[in-house]
Amino acid sequence: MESNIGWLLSRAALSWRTVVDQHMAELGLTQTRWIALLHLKRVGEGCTQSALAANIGVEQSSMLRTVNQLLEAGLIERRASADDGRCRTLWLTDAGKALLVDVEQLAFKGRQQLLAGLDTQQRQQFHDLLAHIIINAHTVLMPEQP
Amino acid sequence: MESNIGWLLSRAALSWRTVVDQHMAELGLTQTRWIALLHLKRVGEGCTQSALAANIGVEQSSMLRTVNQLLEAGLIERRASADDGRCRTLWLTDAGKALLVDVEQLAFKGRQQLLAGLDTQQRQQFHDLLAHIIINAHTVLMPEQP
DNA sequence: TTATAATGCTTAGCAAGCTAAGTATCAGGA
DNA sequence: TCCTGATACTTAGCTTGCTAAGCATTATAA
Repeated sequence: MESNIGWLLSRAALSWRTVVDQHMAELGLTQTRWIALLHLKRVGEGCTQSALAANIGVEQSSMLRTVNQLLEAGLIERRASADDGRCRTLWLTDAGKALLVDVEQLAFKGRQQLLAGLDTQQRQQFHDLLAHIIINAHTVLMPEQP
Repeated sequence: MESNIGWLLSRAALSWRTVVDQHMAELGLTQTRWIALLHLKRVGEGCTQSALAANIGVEQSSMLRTVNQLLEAGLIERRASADDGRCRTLWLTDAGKALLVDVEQLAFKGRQQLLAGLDTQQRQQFHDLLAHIIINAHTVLMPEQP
């Protein structure tokens, strides 16, 4: 009964996002937004919007919308780059840094709920299977390219 | 490194849909639309919109949009129900039935590409893991309910 | 040096999920 | 019988992914 794996995959992703969003709602965040915050911290403050987009794996135009939302919420700042007139660099505000502590805690909690009942080996398998699918898709969509 | 499983899940689902949509584009369909067609055939022609929505697992309002698109494309028909004045029943047109043959073939092709390199056991594991996540999410979102 | 290409950001609009609220119809109990 | 609640459909608007097209700036090549 593998004919509906694609549909299950869609529903699982949507379910996951819904659970996480429910937790993060108390912080005024959605999955997309807290993931952007977390990656900004990981990539390093002062990075450009395009670098952040590439790191997360979304298009610049998608990133821009999220960045604007975080700006509006006062969680990050955008400054012109001294080196390159095209770039705008991104920085966490104090509020953004403070919120990240709660974000990581809630993200952990949600993850534990969603992976409940799966042992370490199964979680690793799941991770590897997802990565495999993504690579396969990339191969189909971008033939003969790095 | 399980901290980004949620993100991998989102990306895998999106990648899957992108590949499938690329194949179905030549038929003028998206994943959402061909899945609706397929389920209409499975559930049985003459079913109501809400029955179809429930079977696929989306909200009625989401279903309605898809149904309207399929109506406009001439692939299905909508008729008033004789039994219940609230209901509208759905039927495949000849064009819709004919298209389903190609749909199933392309869906199979895409699935094989996306699951390439995974043996039967791994596919079964993947299926079960996805189902497990969905059940966990359901438990979190709907506590104490069937 | 100047024309062309590439890069970074932005804007606009589509897709498909959702919730919330509104209308029409049906079913059940006082 | 009639009122109330449930059900089916619809409408409107949010989210966040995408592509396409535009502008400004930088890099490259002739």
